[in-house]
Amino acid sequence: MPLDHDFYLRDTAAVARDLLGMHLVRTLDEGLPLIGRIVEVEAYLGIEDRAAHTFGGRRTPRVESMYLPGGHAYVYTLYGHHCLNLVTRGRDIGEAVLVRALEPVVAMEVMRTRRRGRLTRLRDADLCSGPGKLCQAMGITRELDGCDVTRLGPLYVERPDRAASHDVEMEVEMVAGPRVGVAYAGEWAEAPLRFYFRGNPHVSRPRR
DNA sequence: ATTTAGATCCTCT
DNA sequence: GAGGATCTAAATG
Repeated sequence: MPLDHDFYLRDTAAVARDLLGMHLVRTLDEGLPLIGRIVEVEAYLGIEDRAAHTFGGRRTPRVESMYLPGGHAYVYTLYGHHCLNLVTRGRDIGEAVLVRALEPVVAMEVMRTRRRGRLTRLRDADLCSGPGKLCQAMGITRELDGCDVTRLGPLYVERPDRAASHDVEMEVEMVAGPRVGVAYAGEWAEAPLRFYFRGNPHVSRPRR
């Protein structure tokens, strides 16, 4: 069952942390659902956060879905790629969590064929190790912008069963650090709003 | 109508 | 680690 609205209607950094280890499920018209385990996220804190698209209360057509209530998707395009966010808190707040990396769990070979680039040399850990890459691999486009991820639809998030959640069970260390690619955001660039599993090879940057 | 900037990716040193 | 590819929304004239 998908995580319900209550999960998302909370402090954004807390939602971000709690998303680590959850399964992102993408159902397509054909074939099995694609499933990836969330291993890296970033929190974007709305109108006060210089790095957020909603900074200063900016309200353009592109960011409109970021003002939806928690539990909706905000998908935007950047440099010809797509990026997936999960909206948090209440309607008109404008906060969200960027999903930055997944560990493939189900239908990895389908993900591989969806990825462009040098496919023959693509390692498993390169399939979903970045916000644009995971959208390529999972077939996430602007068609999914604004979609309700708390329903059993084309895209949702669920808690894995006990057997699959061994990192959390085994207390793999969860790390917080500065967000990626937001150097323009002044003091906000350094805020520890990026969360990931230490040592996980599917995270988008070299671990340490 | 044109320019700019950006929550990126890939290939090559 | 650097540089180019690539695309669009938003800002600017």
